[in-house]
Amino acid sequence: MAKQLITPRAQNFPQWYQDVLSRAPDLYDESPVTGCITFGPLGTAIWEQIRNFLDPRFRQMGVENILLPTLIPESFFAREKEHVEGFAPEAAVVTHAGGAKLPEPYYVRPTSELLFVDWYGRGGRVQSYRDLPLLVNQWGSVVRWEKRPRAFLRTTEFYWHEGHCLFATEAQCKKFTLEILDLFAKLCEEELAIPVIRGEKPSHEKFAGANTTYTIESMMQDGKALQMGTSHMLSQNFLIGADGMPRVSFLNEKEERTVPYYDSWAVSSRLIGAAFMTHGDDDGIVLPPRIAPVQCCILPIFGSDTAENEKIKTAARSLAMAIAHPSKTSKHADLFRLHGRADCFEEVRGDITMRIDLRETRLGDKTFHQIRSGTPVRIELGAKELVEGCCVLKSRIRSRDEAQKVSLAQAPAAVATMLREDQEMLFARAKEMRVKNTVDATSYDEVKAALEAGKWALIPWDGTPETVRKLKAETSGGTYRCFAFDGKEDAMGLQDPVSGKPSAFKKRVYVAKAY
RNA sequence: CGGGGUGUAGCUUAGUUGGUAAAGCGCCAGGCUGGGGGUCUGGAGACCCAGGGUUCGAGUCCCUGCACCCCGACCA
Repeated sequence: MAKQLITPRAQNFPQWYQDVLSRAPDLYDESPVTGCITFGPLGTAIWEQIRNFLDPRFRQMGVENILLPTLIPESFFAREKEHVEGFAPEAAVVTHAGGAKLPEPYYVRPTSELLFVDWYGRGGRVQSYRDLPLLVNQWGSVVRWEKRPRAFLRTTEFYWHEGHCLFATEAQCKKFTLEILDLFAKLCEEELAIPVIRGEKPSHEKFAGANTTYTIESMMQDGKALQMGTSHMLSQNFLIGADGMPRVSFLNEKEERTVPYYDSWAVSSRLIGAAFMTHGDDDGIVLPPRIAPVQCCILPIFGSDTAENEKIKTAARSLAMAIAHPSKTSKHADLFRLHGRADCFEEVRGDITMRIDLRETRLGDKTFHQIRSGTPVRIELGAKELVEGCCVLKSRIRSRDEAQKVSLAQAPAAVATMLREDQEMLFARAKEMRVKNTVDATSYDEVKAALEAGKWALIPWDGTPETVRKLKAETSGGTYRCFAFDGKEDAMGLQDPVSGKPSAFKKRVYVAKAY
């Protein structure tokens, strides 16, 4: 039967990626705009999960949200040479509005440093050291006219947040910049179950305009590296104009006029694609339990006896409520019905978000629907279970032989346990993948072999741009990812295997092909 | 932006030497069913990516666009 098949990962990874995304119900659609996708209900819900994790934590760190315009006057770019070189080629520009040509074009924001700096300077917001730190963030989207879009991973318009903060001292700025990177790493590792390397970008890979870029990097299932998020030390860049005059300054405790230190940091909707590339299998996407918008779906099994079916429905509903609200302390939300074609789905949001698939189709249909959706746990509940007062639990990531039959009373605890264990299993599996596929290479042949085989290599580097170009050219796209924070400082005196010259750094650098 | 490829129903595709379209899945109605995409019957659904050309006649041949995919260069 010409079922909608998925190309196996081993056969063609990019095609597999396309396939699993398009087979996931309600995840996304192509859009009428080049390089842009529409986030469907599922894709949007995943992004909201990410946002729901980060936003309250930003707040706890003292960061407040603001909203700046989508458009930036062209002249703002003109005065930041390095910045404009970085972004002008990929900027979308608005030249007409209100039925006439604009006197000055506007850029659709590719990032908002220039608007944040403008805002800092307004209303006497920053006059004294007492006004600092100034911690703000914006949730929104940006547009970058990238040459090669991939759904979620790199789209022309993408969703993100951008935090932009000012500090009185460089030390405070650096501390905060790193704290944010830790939060990003926590999001990736604990919520998305994606292990990351925390580190510092080599200078040629850093954000144009940053003094230092800190990064978290992870390995996808094909061995390619993906930059998961960045936190930049901008220092005093952007804050001092081309004329040497500060755009923002304050009086410190010693009554000296001082320019603050600036950082910016972001993660984007790319993380959604990263989760698919990290955890997906040949059956479809796999959502880590803690980020899954629906963690468990009950699949009632109906027969031809209408009265019996009603009993099963009733049991499914009370089971969903019991699992969603395992304790009295959880907020007692009620079941609600989804609209349209999803009319046969009911959902309840509590400690665990539950869904019930009440469609009168076969179990196989319902099962595949949830497999393709990446839902972590399924519960089968039919006439047999009703008699025994039990249900059957199945995990998205375990073989079907590992189905667990549990009593209805034990189900809430069993589901919670399964979700927790699966979350850990996904993380462990991804971490093992990275560890297995990272090599300490001492010869150039080893480096080339590693990159050819889709692995990462950890090597001493002479720090020259020639070597960067050489590696890239001779390994079909090897790039310098980062110096890991926890990397051993054993590189001094060692030889760069690519150039044969001595290492310029204490630490070795990760090289890998990358998205 | 370079190199390669593909555009036919919601999806996957067939369409011979040019004669205005076919199937599977999905969808709708119903029957038998029901524990990992079951089955039977009946139905709805496509101006064959767009615009030019050649021709009595173009899904099919030619040109030009556009979109998407793959491989590069650029990037969260």
